[in-house]
Amino acid sequence: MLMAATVQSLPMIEQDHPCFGCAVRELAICGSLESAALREFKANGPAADYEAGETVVYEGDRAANVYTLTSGLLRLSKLLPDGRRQIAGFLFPGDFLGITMEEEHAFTAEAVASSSLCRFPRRQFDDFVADHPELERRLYAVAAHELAAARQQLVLLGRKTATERIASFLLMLASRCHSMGSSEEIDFPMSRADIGDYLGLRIETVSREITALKTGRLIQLTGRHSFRIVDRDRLEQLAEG
Amino acid sequence: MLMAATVQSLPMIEQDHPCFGCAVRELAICGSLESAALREFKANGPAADYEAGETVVYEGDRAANVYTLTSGLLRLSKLLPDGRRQIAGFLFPGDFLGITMEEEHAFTAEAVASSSLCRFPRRQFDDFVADHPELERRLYAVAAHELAAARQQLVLLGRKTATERIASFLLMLASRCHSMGSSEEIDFPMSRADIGDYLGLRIETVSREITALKTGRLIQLTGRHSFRIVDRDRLEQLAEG
DNA sequence: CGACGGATTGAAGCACCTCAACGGGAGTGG
DNA sequence: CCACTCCCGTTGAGGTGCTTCAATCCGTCG
Repeated sequence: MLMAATVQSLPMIEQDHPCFGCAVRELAICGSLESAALREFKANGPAADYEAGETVVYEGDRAANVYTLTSGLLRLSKLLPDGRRQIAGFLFPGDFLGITMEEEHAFTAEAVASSSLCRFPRRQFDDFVADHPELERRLYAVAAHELAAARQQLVLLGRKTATERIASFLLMLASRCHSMGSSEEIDFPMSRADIGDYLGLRIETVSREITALKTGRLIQLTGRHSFRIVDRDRLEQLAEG
Repeated sequence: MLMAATVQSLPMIEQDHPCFGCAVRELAICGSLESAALREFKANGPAADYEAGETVVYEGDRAANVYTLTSGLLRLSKLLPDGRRQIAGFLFPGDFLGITMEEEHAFTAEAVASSSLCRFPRRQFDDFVADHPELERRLYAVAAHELAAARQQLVLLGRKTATERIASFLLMLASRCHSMGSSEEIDFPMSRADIGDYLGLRIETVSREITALKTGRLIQLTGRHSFRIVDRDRLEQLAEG
């Protein structure tokens, strides 16, 4: 019954629809479009694939395209002149890349793992959005959500300790990569360097803090890029300071 | 001629219009509405005044209203359980308060200096926006801009040194409080504590760094809450690392 | 005048960084 | 199959930039 309700809330599409079978349709902005409009939309957005490490857009590039991530993981980052790097966020499947009214991308987007995207020419995308208020609405909701997330990250970077940052990060992973479930195994493809650049820490500190959480039996490491939450309560307590 | 062009780009309003003489109309989202729509809009948004230190909205409050700041200065902040505070941003005249699709405000908004706002019931505001695509567009632009600013602040908090943070902050003040002009005096009403909580530093560090910039002849302190940029080039160099 | 709050200055401590060595899994080549 | 290398992650020891604690200064207000 619950599942039926979920499905019911989505516009139905046909088996021959180009978006039929898309795993992230309901998550992505596409989810706000009904079948015919979605078909027209998708006609402008062919797939584009990137291997881990490849760059999707460079900071400073003209923002000629916008994207929807269908699978994989991207990082949004910025480099200071001397090489210091800050990752402003990760994009998960269903996330939208290209929230801006500026001419240029403000951040570099790179594939952390091999990723697939739907790529839309910005011009056509804008025109299409102008004709579809429901899409405009959805875009605003996405922007508002991203803004809240970025501001939450400001609290982490400005005021939390290394331990609190790592705990917050692991909980974020748990909520984004998974459908809850307390003791499930959580995979994350990003390196310790990526984690450090996201949390404003050095890789050595990331490593030490993760080890400490493992030693304290808050988490269990099931691999270098996967873990299990053992004591969610204590982890949440830690994360909030 | 230049002025005429600027005025021309704005929808004209009449002398008896409730928004006639509003100093921030062109800056605020209101700037996207033509006279009649703006009149209808303003009918739902009476003025509300707050003294320095008063709270406009509390984190966790139901988001029953949205606001446009017409004068003064607000801070958006969040408190950790043990009292640590992070300021996510400042709102200047013309800025919009209430970018969210959530039911509750994620941040507390307080007046740094005595401030005036136009207050709109959220429900009516949403309805009005739904009827005015140009306003929806403008809201999206505002959200995208705020998102870019927040992400830029992530770089500052995650990777910049205390000196670089202060330099960046002073330049931000210069660009937001003023119409450029190199050696103008810049006033800022926020306390050292506010600055520290915005930059992820303690007030002692803020004080020391400001003193250092003064000693190094990069800036000149003209009062406890005002300064002048002496060497903008070096200040910008510092700010970028 | 004294008291108060915000800002500055000084001295000592510590959380995280830096530098350096080591470990372990994946790929390669014999 | 083992030997080798490379890359990434872990661990250790020492350094440092910012914090913490504390005293002083200064403008405002009663």
